[in-house]
Formats: sequence, C-alpha cells, structure tokens
Amino acid sequence: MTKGKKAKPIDTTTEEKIKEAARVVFLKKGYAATRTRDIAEEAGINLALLNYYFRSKEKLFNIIMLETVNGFIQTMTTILNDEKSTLEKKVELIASNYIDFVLREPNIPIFMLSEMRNNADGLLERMPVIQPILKSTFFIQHQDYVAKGKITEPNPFQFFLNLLALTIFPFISSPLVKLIGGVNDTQFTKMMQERKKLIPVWIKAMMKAK
Amino acid sequence: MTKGKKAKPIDTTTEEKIKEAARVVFLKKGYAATRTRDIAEEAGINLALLNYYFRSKEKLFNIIMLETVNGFIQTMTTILNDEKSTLEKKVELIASNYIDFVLREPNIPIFMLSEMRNNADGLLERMPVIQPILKSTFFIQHQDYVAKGKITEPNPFQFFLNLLALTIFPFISSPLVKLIGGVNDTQFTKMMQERKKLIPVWIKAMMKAK
DNA sequence: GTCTATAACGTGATAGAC
DNA sequence: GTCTATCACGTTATAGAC
Repeated sequence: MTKGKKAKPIDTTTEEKIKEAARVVFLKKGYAATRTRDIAEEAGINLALLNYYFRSKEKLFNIIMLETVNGFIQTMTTILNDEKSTLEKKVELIASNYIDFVLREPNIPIFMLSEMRNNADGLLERMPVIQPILKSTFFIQHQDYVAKGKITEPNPFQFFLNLLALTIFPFISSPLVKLIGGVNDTQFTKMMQERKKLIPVWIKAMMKAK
Repeated sequence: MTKGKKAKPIDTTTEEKIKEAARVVFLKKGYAATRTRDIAEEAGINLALLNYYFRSKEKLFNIIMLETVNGFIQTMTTILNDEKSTLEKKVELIASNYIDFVLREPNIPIFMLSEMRNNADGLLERMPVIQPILKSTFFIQHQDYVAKGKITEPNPFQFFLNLLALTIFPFISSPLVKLIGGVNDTQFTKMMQERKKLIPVWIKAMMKAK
C-alpha cells in the first residue's frame, strides 16, 4: 500500500496468484493443516509451479506470515505515532480502523496468534517493526495523562492491552459468539460496527475508573 | 472431576499417561502439527500403545478436546448460574477464577479457539453445555440492571464479551505481550494477578459509561 | 514457464512376537 | 499389555518432457 508503485492489477502474474492463494489457505487453516495441493488448487495452477516459484512450503509461508504481521503492525505504529492526534483520538482510530480491517479479513488475528504461539524459529524477534511500539507517541501521551491525573491506570501496557482485547477478541472468538449468542454473520458484522463507537466510550470510562 | 470415583492417583495407568501426554502436546501444538510419535515420546511409551488404547489420533484428540471445552464451559456456567451472587460478584469470580485457571494451563484459550476456527465436524454443536449460557442468571441479572438504569449497555452479550476479552485475550496474545512489552514469564504472571483486581473495576466503570 | 510422472520422505496405523 | 518391525498412505519436492 505504501511501497507499491502501481495499484492492484486485475491481471495478476502466476507468482502473485500463488501468493494470493497461499494467503487465503494459510490464513484459514494455519501452516500445519495446509497442504501445498490446497494452495495449488486455490490458485488454479499446477503443484510443481509452487515449488518453481517459492522453493518450499515453508519459504512461501514465511513470506505470507511476514507480510501479514508487517501489515498489521505497520497500521498500528502509524496510528500510535501520529503526533497530531490526542490519545482519545488514537483510541478511536485503532478501534475503528482495526475493526474495519479485520472485518475484511476475519482470519488474520487467530492466524497470527496461533502461528506465533510456539514462535518457531523466532520469527517474531526478526521483525524490527515491533519494538518501537513502547516508545510511541501513544505511550508518551499516556504517561503524560497519568502525570496530570487524567488516568488512574499507571501501566500503559495494561491500557494498550485492553484496547486490543476489546477490539480483536470478538473476532478470535467469533465461532463461540455465533454459537452461544445465536448470531449469524450479518448480525455479527453489525455488532462489530457498534463496537467501533462503543469501545472508545468504554476505554474512556476505564481510564477514570478506580 | 464430577464423574470419577477416586481422587487423582499418583501412579497412573498407561492409558492415563497417554491421555495426559496427548493433552500436553495437543494443547501446545494443535491437532495438525501434532504427531502421534510426539505423544508417545511425551508419555514415555511405545507408539503402538497409543493406537491400542485409543484406536486413532483423531479419536484421542476428540477426547482431549471434549474434556477441555467441557471443563472450560462448566466452570463458566457454574459461576454464571449461581443465584446467590450479584452480577458484580460474578464478574469478580469469572476474572479471578479464569485467570488462575489459565495461568495453570496457558495454552487452553488459544488451543480451543484455534481448533474451533473451522469448526470441523461441527464439534461445537455437539456440546450441549454451551447454549444455556444465554439463559443464565448472569444474563437475567444483567437485564434487571438495565431495567433499573444501573447499566447503560443494553446488550448483555457485548457485556459478556468484554469480560471474556479482558480476561482471556492477554493469554492469547502473550507472545506479543512478552515481545513488545519486554515482559518475562514472572512479570507476565504478576500482570495477570493485577488484572484479577483491575478487571472488575474496569467492568464496573464500563457498565456506567455513556 | 508449465505440465506429468515420480521420487523421497514423514506419518498414522497394524501385524505379530513376546 | 507392550514391544519391534513394517505397511500403507499422503504429502512435499523434483526430474524431465514440452
């Protein structure tokens, strides 16, 4: 989005078709449950081409994983580091942007988190984008609010965690939500749309709780 | 727990050893990434014994999955349906009990949720324990509070979802928490202990937010 | 670049001795 | 009941024709 020169083309190359297919299947089933044949079929190409372009299942996976995590984190850091917006505005933006984002690709959170659980090969540590979050404007603004007595929770990380939890958890638990709540896809989407407005209100209330 | 005649024995049978090992490995790696050989090794027994006792990997998995989900849901429904405790008390109990529960077995939430994502074979629907949650005392009390104007959020499900999110999400995202926050295991446990007290306070504040 | 055919390997499951 | 040895199969990856 920020690095490409051309807009998303209609006619994709074979390589791109495979990558797109890999993305779909990996995100849906996870690494271990995915067979390269699934990807080839999804891409409408022959199995051999997958290895021709990407050498191995694992290499292809690493590319998808990296891009996915990067996309996720980058959106985050951009918002967190915007010096023009207030802390309250950042909360709104994160809730709103991420709910839209994940509504478009609902499998991303559970995919990322379940693949990270063993942190195989230390894939996480190799992502340079991650650490700066602690030093972001968001966290500085939080400390500032604490100093001014506008926030009762002094740990910025608990605060950040709560925001993420309220935003992302419903998607991760959507199978349960749909079953327990008797909610269908349309209703689920509507619930999440409501939450775009509710989360900032809730967070604001939590900030002053004691 | 409710069906056994004897307390947990020190000397376990082979069958139990296998089941315990299966539990450990499945919870850690998930169904697809687990090899029956991993389980056999973890149990300190021969691979053939696994099939002797449980016929197949899938059957063994279904047993583990069922027990895990049942344990999780049962604890929940017991608290939710206690007619003696107030809504506030239930919130305390859920936060406190589940944080202790998951601190003991941190892999349970991500395991359950990632295995449910495709809901293969409709495993979820076959669990009778799940539906009654909507009709629990917890939800009735919530409706009562709404009627009395003590709660601003009229949707009990959003309310319940928030409670679960604040309680469980940190565990699911613990790899990220540890990396981004530079938190080690001891500090993580301490953070979660703090949350046992904080979550009820936060929820209380959210209840009155508008 | 793309395909078919097949090699190489890993994994679930079983046969059969003890 | 427990083991070793092995089968049967599915999956990743490659060789080689086009």
